[in-house]
Amino acid sequence: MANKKYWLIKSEPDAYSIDDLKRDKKTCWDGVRNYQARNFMRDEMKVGDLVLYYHSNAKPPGVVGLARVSRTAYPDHTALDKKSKYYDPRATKDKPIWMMVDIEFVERFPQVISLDTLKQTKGLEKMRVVQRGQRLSVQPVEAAHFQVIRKMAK
DNA sequence: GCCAACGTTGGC
DNA sequence: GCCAACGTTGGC
Repeated sequence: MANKKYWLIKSEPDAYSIDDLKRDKKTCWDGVRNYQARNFMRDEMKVGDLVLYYHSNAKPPGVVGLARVSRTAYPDHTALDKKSKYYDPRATKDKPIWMMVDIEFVERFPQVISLDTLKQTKGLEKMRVVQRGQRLSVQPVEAAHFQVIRKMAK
């Protein structure tokens, strides 16, 4: 597939871990409430794109596995659900504001590639996730960075 | 639990 | 449209 992109998505393992994804096989990536992250999902994520799964607020934080985009962006229904913690009163059916994609489980790495390891790895110095103050929960990953990490996973 | 970094909100 | 105040993220 031409122009395949690579991504990194963050999740707190207490909320939804790679093991949860493995169990469910696929999930809708709801609850993203950041415009930049939403735009990446809405405008650039394509079916088949590979996604590094990152555990934030974990011990240690790091990349724990691989997922794949299985459905392009569609409205995030949790924004319309008053009972959801992701409810956004500004969202309507016509203007849902927030979008989500579906992702499916690919693999769980045999060991976590910790943030600390990523920071120490040559070639990854420019990777977004190792930059200070980088909070985006959905971010693009350069192909070269992706390949380095994939090799490290073995 | 702390707090730096960052995004969003809202008064002006 | 500026920017201070506030809320959230996420490493430590």
